[in-house]
Amino acid sequence: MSEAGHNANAQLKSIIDRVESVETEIKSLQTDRADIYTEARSNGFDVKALREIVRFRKQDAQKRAEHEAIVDTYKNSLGMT
Amino acid sequence: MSEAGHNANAQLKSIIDRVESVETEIKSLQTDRADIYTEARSNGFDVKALREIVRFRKQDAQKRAEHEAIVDTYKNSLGMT
Amino acid sequence: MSEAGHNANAQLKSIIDRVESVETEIKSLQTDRADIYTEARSNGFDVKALREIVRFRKQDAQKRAEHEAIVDTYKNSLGMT
Amino acid sequence: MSEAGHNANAQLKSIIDRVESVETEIKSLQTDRADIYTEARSNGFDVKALREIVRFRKQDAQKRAEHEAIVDTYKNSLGMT
DNA sequence: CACTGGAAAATGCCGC
DNA sequence: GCGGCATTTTCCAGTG
Repeated sequence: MSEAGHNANAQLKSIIDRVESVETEIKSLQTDRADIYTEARSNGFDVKALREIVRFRKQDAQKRAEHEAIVDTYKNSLGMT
Repeated sequence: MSEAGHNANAQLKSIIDRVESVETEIKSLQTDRADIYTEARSNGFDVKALREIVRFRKQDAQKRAEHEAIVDTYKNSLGMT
Repeated sequence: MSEAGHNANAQLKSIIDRVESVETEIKSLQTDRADIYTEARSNGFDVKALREIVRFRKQDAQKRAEHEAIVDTYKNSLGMT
Repeated sequence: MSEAGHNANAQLKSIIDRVESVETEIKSLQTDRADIYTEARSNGFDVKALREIVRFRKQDAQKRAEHEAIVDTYKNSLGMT
């Protein structure tokens, strides 16, 4: 194989390795998060509600208000008071 | 192969066929739903809000109230007023 | 309410109705699938293994599709369109 | 507020903090991955194809694990434990 | 009844 | 910018 071919090959291998390494770390952290929730449940917390809180806090306040406004409009249209 | 073996084999094939047939129908309906949302978007509706309405209506009122109560409790604990 | 408002209102109701109708059908089919598995179990089949077979077959089909996709990707990369 | 209430409150804060901390790390790693792909693209690689390779390798690993699982299932079905 | 694992929903991203 | 697709998250049923 040519030099160029070899280099591309080595580069490719490096890219895949780095991505897979990062993804391994991500998966590990996802497991950590799951563990936190599991521990919380065993301490009497409602995990579904906890997830909702985290989601809520993550949303930008402005966007959130706009979204709520639209949802309310739809609810009113449908008579869901 | 024995009669019993043959029958089990035929039964197995039948089960898999039926399941896959049902799953094909499910997938088709899921596509239909996606199409409805796409059409709604092109008519100026906010799809994310529509999804939330559908989710909301699906939840049992009792469960929904209990869930909201817990979320509110947590929000208060965290000073999220 | 204005004509436009009324129309939007009717459209909204229609969208929600159609989505909910489709979701009812989906749920019904999901129940059908569960019934097939239950019946299979009562005939001595291992449901977990059956599910795995269905999943494998789906993966194989998907893999074939993905193979086609990657071949196309490479063709495009090489200007072989 | 009661001691118990205070403790629950502190626990709640702790849970949310830990989850948000972990999610921050996850997001950072996801950005790292995106950067790797961006760099790869600037080196002439086809990012879509790279993603497919990573996905294939993940599927292969999973398939191997699933194969083991189904073999175990069959062994158990046959009393070969 | 908690926990894993698998199905479905939702979000986000990348192309055109 | 949006439409399609991939990833991620959420939910739920089965299992021990």
